[in-house]
Amino acid sequence: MPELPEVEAVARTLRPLLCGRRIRCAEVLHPIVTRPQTPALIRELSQGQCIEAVWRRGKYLFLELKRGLVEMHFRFDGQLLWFASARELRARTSSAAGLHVDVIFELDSGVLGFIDPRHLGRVHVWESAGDCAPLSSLGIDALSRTLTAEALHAQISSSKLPLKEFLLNQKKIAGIGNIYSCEALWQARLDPRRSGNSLDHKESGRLHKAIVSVLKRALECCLDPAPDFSGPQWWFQGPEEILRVYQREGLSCRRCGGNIRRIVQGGRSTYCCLNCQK
DNA sequence: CCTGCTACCTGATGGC
DNA sequence: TGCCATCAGGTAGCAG
Repeated sequence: MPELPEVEAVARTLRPLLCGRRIRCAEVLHPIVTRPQTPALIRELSQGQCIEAVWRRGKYLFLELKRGLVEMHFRFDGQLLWFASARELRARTSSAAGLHVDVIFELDSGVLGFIDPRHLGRVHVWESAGDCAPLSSLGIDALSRTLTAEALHAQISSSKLPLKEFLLNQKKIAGIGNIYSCEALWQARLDPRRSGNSLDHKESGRLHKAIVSVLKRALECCLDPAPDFSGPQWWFQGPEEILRVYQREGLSCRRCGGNIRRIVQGGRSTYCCLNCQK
């Protein structure tokens, strides 16, 4: 379920653990998460290689190898776990311990496990960043300095999409998911149903400010406490406290006291206060 | 090219 | 208690 702030926190925390390490062995236990790539391809492109950098674009996490890269996407339930050794991993993932690991990267020191009981998350390998199709289709990263108020206005004012669907579209702006799109629209006091091209400069400026502040605040929460990759329960503790509308259907708006509603847009739940979001 | 719909998966939850 | 329908913080692939 991670959006940009969660993945960014993972990238920053993982970086010192992984950079400079060599992938001694890559093992795919559930090939469904690497589809359509085969376990053999994963091994071939990653085994024996040094991890030179760890970075994020949108909600994707990348391990940059000496040659090529590993791409991970967590979708709803994917997570990473860190084990001190292969022995610890086996103990924790035995049928009794019950941890469900899909892909294992055994390093020269430590073991990284990709887990996803629902198998919607993905792990892929590429010979170069240019081969990674999802990466090249992403829009401007939501926390990139190049996403200025002007850049957002140019994009949004040329889109007929409802604001909520615009924000969820990774080809427009990358990294925002259902939670933080609801939060940003609430903070900007904008009705999620309005179309992008109906915003004037003042309104898109408010939305820009709201996006940046919501994501930065969430990132701070995600970094303190930082993920420790020790168990499947670490990922969503912090940010829940900062939510202003998400999942508050029927409760009163923290700004105007109006009734928070849940509406459906593009098949997803949108939470909003139609009294003060205009 | 864009847009809208569906498939992909499994586990948790709530109504009856 | 059991059963079934619904829902979940996302994206790719397809048809039109």
